[in-house]
Amino acid sequence: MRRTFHRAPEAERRQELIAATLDCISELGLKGATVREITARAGVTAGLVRHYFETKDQLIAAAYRSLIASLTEKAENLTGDPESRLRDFIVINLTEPVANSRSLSLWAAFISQVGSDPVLAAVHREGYLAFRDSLEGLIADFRVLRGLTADPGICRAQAIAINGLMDGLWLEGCLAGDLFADGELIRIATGSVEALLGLSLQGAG
Amino acid sequence: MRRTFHRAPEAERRQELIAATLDCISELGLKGATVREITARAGVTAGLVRHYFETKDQLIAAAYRSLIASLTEKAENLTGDPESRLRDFIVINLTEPVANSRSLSLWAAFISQVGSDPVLAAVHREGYLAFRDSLEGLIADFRVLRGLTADPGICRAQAIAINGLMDGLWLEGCLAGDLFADGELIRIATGSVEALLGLSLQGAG
DNA sequence: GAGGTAATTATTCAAGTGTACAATAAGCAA
DNA sequence: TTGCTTATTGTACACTTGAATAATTACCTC
Repeated sequence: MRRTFHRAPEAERRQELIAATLDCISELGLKGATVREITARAGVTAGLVRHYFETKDQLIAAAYRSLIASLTEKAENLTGDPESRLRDFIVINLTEPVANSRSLSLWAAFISQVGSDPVLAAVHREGYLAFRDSLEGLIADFRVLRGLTADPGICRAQAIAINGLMDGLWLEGCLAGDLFADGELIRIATGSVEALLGLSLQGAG
Repeated sequence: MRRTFHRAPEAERRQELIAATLDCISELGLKGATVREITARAGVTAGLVRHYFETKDQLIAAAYRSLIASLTEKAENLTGDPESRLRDFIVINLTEPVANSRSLSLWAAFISQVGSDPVLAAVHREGYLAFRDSLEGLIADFRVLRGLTADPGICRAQAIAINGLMDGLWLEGCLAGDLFADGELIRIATGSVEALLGLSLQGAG
């Protein structure tokens, strides 16, 4: 007797498959994300993948797009004045759900393939540049607020430095969050961004 | 007729297998590092892996140890006064062979497994803490040289921030080195480290 | 040179891989 | 209810995987 099943709406089932894929990758790595393991976690059988994705690689690429969106959407939709946006930017990127070991595992798994997989490389660069551009705009706005020039060369250099700092602290936090006291990373990040900008962030720490 | 072969010294053949493993991982990812592909690149047949390593996983772990050593040994054997050591630290970590897309692919492939593989996790944390401790010592030395206190709390916070900054800039350089002009990352890093330390690095660009 | 040791090859095996495809049943429309 | 569409299942296939093992040959010692 064949097992009973539920017919799900297309968008919903696609999303379930993508979520199961990310679960597999974070727990078992890319090589553990087999069609059988993915579909088992999604509660369906292996054949169904081909109904929603032309190939397994396309499912993987869709999962990467989904991950990038979840890691960047909060930081790209900030509201308020430039100063509070900058403070929120720091906090969001160094606290859950952006900063945890699962995010790092996923991010690293895909990054390791970006150099050799053109499809993933395209997905990556698109998301990366958008992220850095939004940070550069944020810095320019903040400088203007404090009466400084928004000189493109300066903004670019500061965006590169602060982007690097935030990436690195995010890494440290994900890899060994237990080595830091509560709020320590955010305090260090805030002080460092102030030092790099040469400006103080009122209301911080 | 059986193919001719060369009997290599144990250390040499082990090293060849490890090198071939890293090549596979950097070009094809962890899932592309199969026993057959690795041994083909090393110029031997698949069965030989079992003669040098009890299991494939042990070969992978050995490759990870080798990678960490190649990424950190130069920065941990600096000589000279604290200031030139700090400048060398910046340059070494942002130029070849530490900073290139191959290093990043390899590093990311292993990092993605650190969360789920206890053996790799141990290898990782050992290397990471040694690296950060040496940076913290370097910062303390430099502060003393400039007549400042070597207060542990301050040194720790500055080490975390500078470690994060360097990690992040290394990442950016590896991922998209073509987006930066010659020496741009080093200039940004030097200026940022000065800002974070509140001290200037004489003789720096 | 001769003989022994063990590094290396070649072959085999069971388990797991992505994909193709026919069979089936869930849900909708009438 | 009846019939239709198609989402989903179950099975099969060709191929790859890591590992085990027997057969061979390179190299060292004497």
